[in-house]
Amino acid sequence: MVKYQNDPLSTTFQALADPTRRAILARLALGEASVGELAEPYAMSLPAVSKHLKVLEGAGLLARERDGRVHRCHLEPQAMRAAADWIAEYRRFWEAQLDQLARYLERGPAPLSRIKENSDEPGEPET
Amino acid sequence: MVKYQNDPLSTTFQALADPTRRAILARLALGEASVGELAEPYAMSLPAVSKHLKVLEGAGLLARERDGRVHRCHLEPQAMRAAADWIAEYRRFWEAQLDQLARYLERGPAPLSRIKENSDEPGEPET
DNA sequence: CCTATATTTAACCATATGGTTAAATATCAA
DNA sequence: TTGATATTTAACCATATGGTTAAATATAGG
Repeated sequence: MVKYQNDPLSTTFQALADPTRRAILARLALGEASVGELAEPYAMSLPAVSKHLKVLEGAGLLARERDGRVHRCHLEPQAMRAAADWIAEYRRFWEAQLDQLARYLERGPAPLSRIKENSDEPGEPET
Repeated sequence: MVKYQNDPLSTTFQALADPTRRAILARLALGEASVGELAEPYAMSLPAVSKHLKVLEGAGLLARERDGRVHRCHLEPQAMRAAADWIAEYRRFWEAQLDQLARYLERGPAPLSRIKENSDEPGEPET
């Protein structure tokens, strides 16, 4: 019954599944920042942000160098690439389905239902 | 204090943050399948899989058509694209950092430490 | 109508998550 | 040393998550 969420990809996606954390990553894409700087835009407490940072760090998305008492955080690209790669692996499949959808919207419902030639279905706008 | 995890992107990443669910998506990339067929490879109970499917459905990654008593599930590409797009948006940033890393590994630690010319660091294999 | 099959719902449980406040730790600077 | 600043740790809380088993629902087919 015990949950054991250990594989790196799960951990990475989990880390990305929070808007605050994604915003932090977005901020970090502009350049490194201290914990305080990262926390500043948010209503939540510093410890809350600290936890978010630990999650990102645990997922390998972020690393830090301590410079005296200030921790400078920066993006760590590898984990993000792993996530991107997973999605990319299935890209052709869902891409194909998007194409089908596009064709559907373009030509109207399914060739097969076309057999009955004069269907009373409402016409699609010809975008 | 109430958690309210509502934005679609968070929901999608959350859905991807589980190996069983990712495996289900992978299976579905090969073609549509019934709930029973999807559940078959796993040790867990049918209700557990049913819940996973509901999560994927809620994230917009999967849709189903009921065909009598059997629910045929298929990939729903749009949400996946949204996730891919989010990652892609930052691609150039972490790509840049990967380049830095690559250069680092290729040329040995930092130009600045190069000043001392004959370092005793072990040489990198010349891949 | 009866029964088997496909799937979901309900109730429950343990652990994880995301937040809080208060206290601890470490460093800077006077 | 003393105090301010940067950050984490600890303890706590409510809700979410991922699983279970047992029961409910819906359809298929003799």
